Amino acid sequence: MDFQQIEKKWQERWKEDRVFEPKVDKDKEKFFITVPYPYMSGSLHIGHGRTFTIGDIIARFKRLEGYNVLFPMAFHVTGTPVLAIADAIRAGDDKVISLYRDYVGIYEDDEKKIEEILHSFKNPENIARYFADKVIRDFISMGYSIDWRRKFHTAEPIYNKFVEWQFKKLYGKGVIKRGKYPITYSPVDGNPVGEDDIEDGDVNKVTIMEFTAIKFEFGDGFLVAATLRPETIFGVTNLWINPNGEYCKIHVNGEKWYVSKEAAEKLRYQKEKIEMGRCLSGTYFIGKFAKEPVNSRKIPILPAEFVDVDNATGVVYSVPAHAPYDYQALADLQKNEEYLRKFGLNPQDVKKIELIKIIDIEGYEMPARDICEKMKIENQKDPQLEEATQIIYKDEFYSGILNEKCGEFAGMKIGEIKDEVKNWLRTTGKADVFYETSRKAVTRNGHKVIVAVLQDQWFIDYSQEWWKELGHRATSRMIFYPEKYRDMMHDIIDWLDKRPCARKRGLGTKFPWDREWMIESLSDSTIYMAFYTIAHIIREENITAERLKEELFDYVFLGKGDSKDISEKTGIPKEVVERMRDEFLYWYPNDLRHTAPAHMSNHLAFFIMHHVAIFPEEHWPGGISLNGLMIREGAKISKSKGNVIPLAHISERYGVDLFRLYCATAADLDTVMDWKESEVSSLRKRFQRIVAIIEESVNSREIDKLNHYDRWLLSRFYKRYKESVELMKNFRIRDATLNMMFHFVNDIKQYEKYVGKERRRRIIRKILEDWLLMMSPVVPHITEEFWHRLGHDSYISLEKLREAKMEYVDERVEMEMDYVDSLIEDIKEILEVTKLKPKGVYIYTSPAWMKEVVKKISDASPKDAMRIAMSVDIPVNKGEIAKFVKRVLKEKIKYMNIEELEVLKREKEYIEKEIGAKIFINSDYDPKGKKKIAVPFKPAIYIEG
RNA sequence: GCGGGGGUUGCCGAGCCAGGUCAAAGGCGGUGGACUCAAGAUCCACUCCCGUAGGGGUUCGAGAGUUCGAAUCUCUCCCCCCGCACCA
Repeated sequence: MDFQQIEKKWQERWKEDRVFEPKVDKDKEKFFITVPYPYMSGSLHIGHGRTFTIGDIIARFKRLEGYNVLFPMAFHVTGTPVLAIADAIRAGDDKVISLYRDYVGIYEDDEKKIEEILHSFKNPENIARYFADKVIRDFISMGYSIDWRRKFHTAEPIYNKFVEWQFKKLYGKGVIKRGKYPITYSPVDGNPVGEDDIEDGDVNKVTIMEFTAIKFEFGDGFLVAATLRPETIFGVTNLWINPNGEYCKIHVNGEKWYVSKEAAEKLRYQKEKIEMGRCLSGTYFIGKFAKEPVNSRKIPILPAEFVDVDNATGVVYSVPAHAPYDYQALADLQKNEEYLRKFGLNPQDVKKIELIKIIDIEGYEMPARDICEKMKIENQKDPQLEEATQIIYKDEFYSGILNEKCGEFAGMKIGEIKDEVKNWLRTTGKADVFYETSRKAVTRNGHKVIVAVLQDQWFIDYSQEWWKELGHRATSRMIFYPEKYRDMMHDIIDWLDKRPCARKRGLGTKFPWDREWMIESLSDSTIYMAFYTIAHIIREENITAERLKEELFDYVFLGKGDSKDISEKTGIPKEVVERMRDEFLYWYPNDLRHTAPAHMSNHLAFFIMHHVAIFPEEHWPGGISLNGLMIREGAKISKSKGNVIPLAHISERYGVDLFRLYCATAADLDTVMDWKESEVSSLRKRFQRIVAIIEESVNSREIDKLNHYDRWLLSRFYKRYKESVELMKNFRIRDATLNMMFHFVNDIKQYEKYVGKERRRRIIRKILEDWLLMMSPVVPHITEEFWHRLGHDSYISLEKLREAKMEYVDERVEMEMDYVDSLIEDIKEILEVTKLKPKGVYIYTSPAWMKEVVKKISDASPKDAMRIAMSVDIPVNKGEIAKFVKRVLKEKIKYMNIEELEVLKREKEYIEKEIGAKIFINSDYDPKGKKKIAVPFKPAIYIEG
C-alpha cells in the first residue's frame, strides 16, 4: 500500500472540494478551535508537530460529533527574532547563514536557488514570507483540516489595524500606562537587545539583577556600594575599592556619587540626569574613611583586587562576618603587612577590625569564618568561595534571624524581611537602585550589553482588581484539560502585574499613540482569534487597511453603532459589514485553544485577560487544552543538538498517519512524549496489521447469520466504541485510540482462535464503517481511502459518527467466553506445573445448589451473606452450606448468568483444540476425588497423564 | 524565590483522581520456539521468586498511619523534573 500517494491524493481532494472551509450555518452547532500560530523564524519540526496534530485530531473528532468546525491558522512575525536573523545574514554571520541554508535545504535541492533565497533573507519580510509559505505546505502535508482562507501574518497592515483597535480598547479601560523600566541595552548600537541579539543568549540567558546601591558618606558626596544583600548593612566593617581601578565622581539628582568609571557609564543609561565629574585612581580612596548610613560609624576604605569595577558600582561594602569573600579578603589583608604599607595603611589598624555578627543561625558561630575554615579556603582567589557564598546565602536566607544590632528588624527572618530592609533604605534616602546584567554579555556583534532604564516604557497594568476578578471568573468557567491547569491559571492571574507591552524595535504593529514604539509580540497575540472570523471576508472583498476603522471593529466585535453609518464611514458595503458581524457572532467564542503548557504564564494568561477586558462574557474563551513536549530518543529536540526532524520529512520518512498515530498513542496528552525510532517501527508494524485486516474485509460480503462467536466480537467492538467516544469527548485521545485500535485487534486475534481467519473478514466488514469513522480523526488519510473503496461518495472527514449499536452488546456471551478461556488457562497452568502429557482432561462442574447460593448472596454484604444463604431453600445440610459460603467470600466468587454445562458442551471442540487433548465433562471417573472441589464458574479439573 | 509535576517490576511507561477483580496494561529489550541453507523480517510462547494440580511468597522512592484490605487515601522524610515578565 502506497501511503504517501494516498496521503497526497486525499489532501488534494480535500483542498479541491474546500472540505475544511466551513460556512456560517445557523442550524448547525459550531465549534471553533485554535492552536497558536507558529513563529516564522524557521521551519517546524516533529516537536511542534505534536501540538498541531493533537489540535487537528480534536478538530476532526468534533466534526465527527456533528459540529460545524472552524480550525484556522496564521503566522507570527512580530518582534526582533526575524529582524535579528536578517541582520545576522546581512552581516555575514556564518552560524546563522549555515543554519538557514539548512532550513531552506529542506525544501530546495538546487544549490543556486538556495543561495538566492538566502540572499533574499537580508530583508526580514522575505524570511517571514518564505517560511509562512513552507509552513502551509507542511501543514497540508500533515493532513491538518485547516481553513486557509483566513490566514494572515502579524506584520500585515490589516492585522496592525486590528491590534491598534485592541490597544485602543485596553486604553479605554485604563490599563495602558507609562513608567520606568529596566532592559538590556547596547550603548554602541543605541538599541535595546533581546535574547536573540545577545551572543549565546539562547543557551545562557541574561537576566537583569537589581542591586541596592547603598550610599556611604565620603567627603562632599557618597561612595556608592552595590549589594544584593542590603540586610547585611548592619554588619559592615569597611569598604573595598580596587586599587587598580578608576573611580569617577558623578552628579546624580543633585548628589555627588563616587563609583567606578564603568559604573558611571552605566548609570548614564539608568538615571535621568547625570553629569560626569573627574576620575581618580582607586588608590586615592584607600586608607581614607567613609560613614555607613545607618549608625554613621566611620569605616575604613581598604584595597581589594577581587573587586570587579565592571560589576555593579565597583565599590563593595564588606561584611566579613557573613560574606565569605569579605572574610577571606580581610584575613588575607591582615596577614600581609607589606601590602598594607604600600597603601600607607597601618597594619595594626587593619588587624583591629572585628567581625560584626548580625545574623543568628543554628549551626554557625560566625558563618563566613566557619565555612571558610570548614572548606579549607586558603585565600581570596580560591574558587570555592563562590560555593561557600551560595551555601551561606541559602542557609541565612531561610533560617537566619537578624539580631539585636539590626534595629527595628531585630528578631526577623531574613527571608521575610529582606525586601523591607531594602525599601527602608531606599525610602529614607540611604540607598538607591543599580541594575546590572546577570553575567557579562555582548551582542552578536561583540558590543557590550548593559542595563538601561527606559523612562517612558509602555505597560499593560494587569494588577487592577476588577480585571483580575474577571480573569478568575473566566478561568472558573472554562474547560481545562488537564484539569490541574485551572488552579495554575488562577495563581498566574493573581501573580500578574505590570508588564511592558512595547519595544523600540521589531516587526509588528506601531504603538497607536507613540509611533516610536512597537507593540511587543505577546501583547499583539491575545485576541486575534476574533480576527480569524473576518479575515477571509477582508480578503475576498479586497478591503484595505485604511478602511478598517475603529468603528468598524467596534461594530463587528462589540455590536456598537449601526451598519449603515459604518458603511458610509468606511466605504465598505453595508451587507459586507453585516456579514462580518454575522460571521463573528456565529463563530465566537473560541471554544478551545490547544497548545503547550509553556504558554500558561504568558500567552494563555493574556489570552484570557484581554478577552475579559474587551469582550462581553458570552464571547470569553471556552477552554484550554494542553499537551506536553516532544523529545527525541531522550534528548531535547534542538538545532544545536542536530536531532531535528522537519515536519516536511514526515510523509516520506514515516508516513503522516503513522506520525499522527504515534502522537495519539505514544504518551498521555500532558506528559512528555519521546520520539523513539524503535517504538515508531513497532507501531508501524501494528498499524500495518490493522490496515491489512481492513483491506481484507473491504471486498468481503458482510456476515448475515451470526453465531455466538460473532456476537462475542460485535459485543466487544460496540462496547469499546462507546467507551472510546466518551474518552475522546474527555480529551483522552490516547486511551480512546488504544482501545479502538490495539485492544480491539486483540479481540480480533481471540476471535480468530475461536473460528479462524476466513470468517473474520466478513464479521469485520459488518463493523467496518463504524470502525473507520472512529479511527478517522487520528489516521484521516487511510480511513478516507477505505471509506471511498467501500463505495462512498462523501468524505469521511465530514461524516457524522453513528450511534453505538448497543443491541449487539451481549454480556452473556462475553461471560461464557470468559468462563471458557479462564478454564483453558487453568488447565494450561496445571500442565505447565506438572509437566504432564495429557491423555485426557476431566472437567467437573459444581452441584446446582451452589450456583443458587452464589446468586442469592452475590450482591449482599459479607456480613449478611451467611444469613441469606441459610434462608435459601435447598436440600443440603447447613454445615455444608456454611462451609461453602465461607469459601465464596474468601475466593470472591462472582455470580455469572451462564449455564456452565451447556457452554462446556458447546465449546468442547474449541477447548480440546486449545489444550491438545480430549476432554470429558462430568464423567464418573474421578480417581483423585477432584470433583468435590468444584465451585460455580470454576469447575474442578483432573488431568490424566 | 514563586508556582506546578513526579519517583511503579531490566528500560520506557499506564494505573493511582472514584482503595479490593493488581504481580500490576502496552511497548522496548531479553529468552525459547516456528519459518529459513543461513541471516533478517514475521508469527507464537515466556519474561519478580518458588511450586509435579489451577496455588503460595515478596514487590510499586523511604518510613509511619487510616482501613477487614493501599501502588492507590493521610502525614513525615529523601531524591528528580518543569514553567516564571518581554523571550517568542
